[in-house]
Amino acid sequence: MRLVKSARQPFSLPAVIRSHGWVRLAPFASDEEGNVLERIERLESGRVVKMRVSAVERGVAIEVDLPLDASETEELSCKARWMLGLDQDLTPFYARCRQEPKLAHVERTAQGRILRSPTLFEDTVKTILTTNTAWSGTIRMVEKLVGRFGLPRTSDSEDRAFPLPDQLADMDESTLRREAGLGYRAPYVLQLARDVADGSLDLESLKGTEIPTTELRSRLLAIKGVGDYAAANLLMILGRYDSIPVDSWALKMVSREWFGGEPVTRAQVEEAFAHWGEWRGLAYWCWDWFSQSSA
DNA sequence: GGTAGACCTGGACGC
DNA sequence: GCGTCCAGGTCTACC
Repeated sequence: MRLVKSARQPFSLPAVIRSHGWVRLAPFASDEEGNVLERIERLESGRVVKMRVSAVERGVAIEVDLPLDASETEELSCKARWMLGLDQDLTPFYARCRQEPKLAHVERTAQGRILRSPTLFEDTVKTILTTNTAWSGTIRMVEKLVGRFGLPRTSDSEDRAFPLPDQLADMDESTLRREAGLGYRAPYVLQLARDVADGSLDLESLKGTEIPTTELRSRLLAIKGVGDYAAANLLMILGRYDSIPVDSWALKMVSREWFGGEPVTRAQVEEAFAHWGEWRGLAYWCWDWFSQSSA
């Protein structure tokens, strides 16, 4: 089965796929060139499908390995629109980028969209698993989490979807520590899964909310395991770009760019992009750290 | 509000 | 092969 979806222009599927490392986290996958996105997805009907997204003129084509009924088709379309940000309008950001040599490439290459998981639950779990570990550790933890607890596509398939909150909520902490290698993060993921599963935390409602960013940030920070960096990362995913996910890499890049390699603080990273206002997180995200031209 | 130490794992390094 | 050290954010206790 094949669906075709249009995207607000400018749009580049490879730019979304390469927007950050999410594509390397199961159940996402891509081809070597980063031009095609694959994902194992569990639908509300209970069926698990393999989707393959490729670029077509002014949008994307989504191929699914099974025929879908009308509601499944609608569900998959909605998920694809969210994951790829097909409706996102970055016109004001692009207008500002034209004035900044270090961001001159952004509009031409249609950068700015960030690959997202279909649910904020999945993105929150993955964000927690990026903290206090090397990227290779994040990949390993997510692989184990999906490989051990995800729903298989078929009974004899190794392809698995991301575990649902209620699946993880039924686990015990020591199983998550041991079998998924989550270490001290296991109680955070478990509590998150249980709160989402029992309805006390409605993460999905945050996707379209119009509450102020400061309030949204407070709600994210109330999740155990989510600190300043993780909250800023999730705000970016939610399309709120007025904070910067400051990690060790950000400190290093800003130090090199403006402080001659001297150690910098989190506040100095924020300050370096303060004039970008509501776009500061995206300006940081898309910044060309490696060209010689001065900002 | 700021700071120190603990948390857990894998990789790098020295022996 | 083994032991030690370090990097990576967040939480908690304490000042």
